[in-house]
Amino acid sequence: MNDWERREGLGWPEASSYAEGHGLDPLVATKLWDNPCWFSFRLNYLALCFNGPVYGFIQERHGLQRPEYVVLYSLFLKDGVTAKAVSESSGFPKNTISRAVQSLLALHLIERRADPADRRSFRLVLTAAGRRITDETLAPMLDRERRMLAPLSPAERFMLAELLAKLVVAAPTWPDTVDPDAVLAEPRPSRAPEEPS
Amino acid sequence: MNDWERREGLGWPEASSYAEGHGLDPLVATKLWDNPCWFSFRLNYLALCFNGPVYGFIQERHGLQRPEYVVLYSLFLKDGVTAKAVSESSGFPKNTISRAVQSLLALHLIERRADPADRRSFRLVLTAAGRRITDETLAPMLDRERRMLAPLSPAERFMLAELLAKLVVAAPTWPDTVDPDAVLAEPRPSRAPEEPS
DNA sequence: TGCAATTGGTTCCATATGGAACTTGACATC
DNA sequence: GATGTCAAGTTCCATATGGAACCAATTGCA
Repeated sequence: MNDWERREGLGWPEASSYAEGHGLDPLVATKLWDNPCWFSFRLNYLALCFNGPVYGFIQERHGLQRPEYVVLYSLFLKDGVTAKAVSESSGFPKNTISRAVQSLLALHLIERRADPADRRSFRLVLTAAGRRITDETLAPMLDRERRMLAPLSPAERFMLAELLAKLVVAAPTWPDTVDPDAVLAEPRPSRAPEEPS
Repeated sequence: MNDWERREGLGWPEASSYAEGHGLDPLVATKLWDNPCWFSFRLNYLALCFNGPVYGFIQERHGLQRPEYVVLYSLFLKDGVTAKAVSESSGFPKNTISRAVQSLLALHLIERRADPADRRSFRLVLTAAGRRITDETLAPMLDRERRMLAPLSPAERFMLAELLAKLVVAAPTWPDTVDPDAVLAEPRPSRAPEEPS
């Protein structure tokens, strides 16, 4: 437990010494327990543990790029959606999604229909071949998640799901740029913000 | 609440209809509440909300690439660490880290000392200039995290930190590849796994 | 009705990225 | 003390990526 974590109201009894004897890389341990930005590290690290294996698998099994599969999976969840929506919901820039859409069209994994309401945009839909791929990859992906979440009890998993969802819901209210003039600790330790009902 | 979430033991009372009236993109809402892979989506989405603004800021303020800053920040947390360690703890491939190290050396933001124990590897250390940059960027980064975590109560933040840490600690036990033959639902709904004491 | 501002999607292009091969040093085994 | 295997870092190169400019359709507004 160091300065930063005290300041953030966190802290870990075992400190970094935990690393040894648990197969945990020492620098990972530091980034985990001795890191003022604990949240973003844990987030990125875990995301990576999912993305690497999963997209690697999809790549070698189906020859699809990550943005391509992102489009496919988005349609799997919600057919008839536009490229713009996929871009915004996935964080990939729109030209990358556009390119992915082109590939998928060429591979006949998706089709697109003109949107009668707006002649600029297209509603994207899965073909049978496209759906076959999402169907086939779903089980391995779910399995990966299940393995990753295995150390948590069902109640803990539920709690985690809730907490993360609460953050995603709040995301639209976040500024899309960082405050360059932020200061380290607020002048007075402000009271904990109330939960907005 | 759909098939998948029921199967996973999750589910959300409000369903996707929540999207409207909360400024939440409908496809985001679907990926949030109607997505068998709820975990990886939430993870990636939130990670993005941090990385985009933060690394964008660092890029334009200090002209540093993301891998470069990752090295810098790693040294900020733990001086004298090797390139290999940075690579493994950050998930960037080692050649990318190698390149980042070269840039940083050229910019005199880090130095490296021969490791007496192993003449192949180098211990990387921050220079004063390097430390100045990490010091200057820390506040905006922390501020970003604070804003992102603002919707949670202190107790919830603590809970979230604990849950994510538990997962990171378990990461070394995960297979580094996905199971291509995984099946969708286990034959019988297996009992919830006990918490390993 | 006409003009400016915006938006969905594409194209262009410079470059950041990561796989694979390579170099040099460590280490095990005989 | 030679020899084969492995590990840290670097180099090479093909390509995936994203910013910026662009096109066409839409919307807002006077």
